[in-house]
Amino acid sequence: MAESKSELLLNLIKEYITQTLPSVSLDLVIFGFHDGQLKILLMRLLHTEHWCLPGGRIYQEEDLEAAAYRSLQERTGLHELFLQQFYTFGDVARYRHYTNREAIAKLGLPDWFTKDVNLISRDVSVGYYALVEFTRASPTPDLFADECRWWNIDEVPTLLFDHNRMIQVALKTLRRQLSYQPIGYNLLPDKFTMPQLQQLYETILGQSMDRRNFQKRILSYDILERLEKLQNGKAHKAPYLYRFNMDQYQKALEEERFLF
Amino acid sequence: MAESKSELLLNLIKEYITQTLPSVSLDLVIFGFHDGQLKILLMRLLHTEHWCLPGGRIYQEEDLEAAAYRSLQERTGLHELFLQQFYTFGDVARYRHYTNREAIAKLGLPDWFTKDVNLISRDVSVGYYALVEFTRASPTPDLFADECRWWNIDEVPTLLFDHNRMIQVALKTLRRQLSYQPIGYNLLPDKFTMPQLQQLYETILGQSMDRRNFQKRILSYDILERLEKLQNGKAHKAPYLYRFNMDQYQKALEEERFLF
DNA sequence: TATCATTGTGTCAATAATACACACTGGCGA
DNA sequence: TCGCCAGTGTGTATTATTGACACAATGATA
Repeated sequence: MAESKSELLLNLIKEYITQTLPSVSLDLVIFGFHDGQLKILLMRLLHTEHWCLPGGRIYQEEDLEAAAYRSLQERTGLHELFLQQFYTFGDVARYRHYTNREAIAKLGLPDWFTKDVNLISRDVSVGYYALVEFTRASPTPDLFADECRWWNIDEVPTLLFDHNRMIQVALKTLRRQLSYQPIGYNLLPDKFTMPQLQQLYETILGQSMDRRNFQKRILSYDILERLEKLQNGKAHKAPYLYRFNMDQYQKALEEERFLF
Repeated sequence: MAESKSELLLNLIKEYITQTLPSVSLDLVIFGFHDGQLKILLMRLLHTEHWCLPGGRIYQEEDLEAAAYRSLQERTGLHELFLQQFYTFGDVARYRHYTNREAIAKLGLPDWFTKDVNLISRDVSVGYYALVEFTRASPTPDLFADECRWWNIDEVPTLLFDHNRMIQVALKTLRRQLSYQPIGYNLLPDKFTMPQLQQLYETILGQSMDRRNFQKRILSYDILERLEKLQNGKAHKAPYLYRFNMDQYQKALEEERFLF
């Protein structure tokens, strides 16, 4: 019994060698927040007018998460950010259905490349989303892109591949995450006002909330420290500034007991 | 400017070709429920005493999710099951730290295999968990395993690779999922009693609940149909049987408004 | 026919979520 | 300089949700 199994095994191994497994890469949905708008970092593919999400490869000796952090830093110049894996996309059709092959052709690559090397061959992509303080990021295109810039989330054009769907899934995950974890650090400046924080929540969740109830709720979680009043020269009462108490914030992150 | 970028690009491509990307596979955490115990399907590696999670490969022309369903069916004989991707594991060290290389050596493979072919080389693994009706499943080992059977979740031994951690993450995800989606179909027989359903919830969540409140809550979601009373010959009042109303159940799954 | 294990069911208290209004500040323009 | 306006700060009453809790009914068994 064991012998015939071993033979089968060897055959399987041969098949395994000749027919390689799909390889894996990653894509980034980088969220920023500015002017009451949720924004996403997109890249314009070299020599084309086609936009897509920034991606990344994983080196042979590199942890998956490290590769995501590295790619994120390469695109934004920032590190120590909130980064979260949200889904792994592995439909064969995610290229066939979504790709614009003419766009790829326009990349100006030698013919043998697109045909043989299969830069765009089937692979599986791990999706990460990141929260980034808009004003601190410096969007930087990679070698496959001409341009890298922020887009308002409701103005995102049709993207290459399955990247529009990726954004949808990332946003859904972000919204759910918001219901059991605090979010805001990395999306806001160090010091911020309560209305700013509320606007962030409203923007992410896509609904407005009562000012008083929002404040009561957030303060009850004990993750904020109230600072001096902001002197902003605006024609109204000066709001208080707050900042996150990182000890409490971290604790809340780990406990996952933050209900919204 | 564009020229130098193209040169850089070509160099990158050469590097890309020579240094292949990590490949991807999948692992399954298959949950079953029996006798008030949550169980997991494990395999014993060929010619060893080492246990691990069932895994699977993804064919070049196969969707990731289809590969997971196929692998699940190969292990349990069942299809149309609840299957959910939960996390993708990509630490380089997940083999180095966790593997028992002697165990691999005992597989009885030719020397060149373990050295050159790198069956156990670094790869990224997509984790799926499944919910399976214990009594309907027929655990079946694959070619790499001698044995495949259920283990109580609190008796799972130290597994190969990072598979213990995978189980932890799967369980955590399952518990969270329970809080915004109904679960039970696929883990229970078609008809079941309220105490059975409650026991399932208590087992998964690891805490006991008040009988009356549990019933009130579950019934309020309108996903159950009450049937005739069970005639079981037990020395007590006969409980009602229930079954899931699949229309409502599906609706609840999609709405994700099931709060526990 | 008494006992025991198990089931079915309702009410009340506590807690959490929601709705809601008025007073204060500070710049600006009449 | 005075009223106005936009934007802020704060508390309470109402409603909905959650959690605690006890006793009667069933049906086999001794």
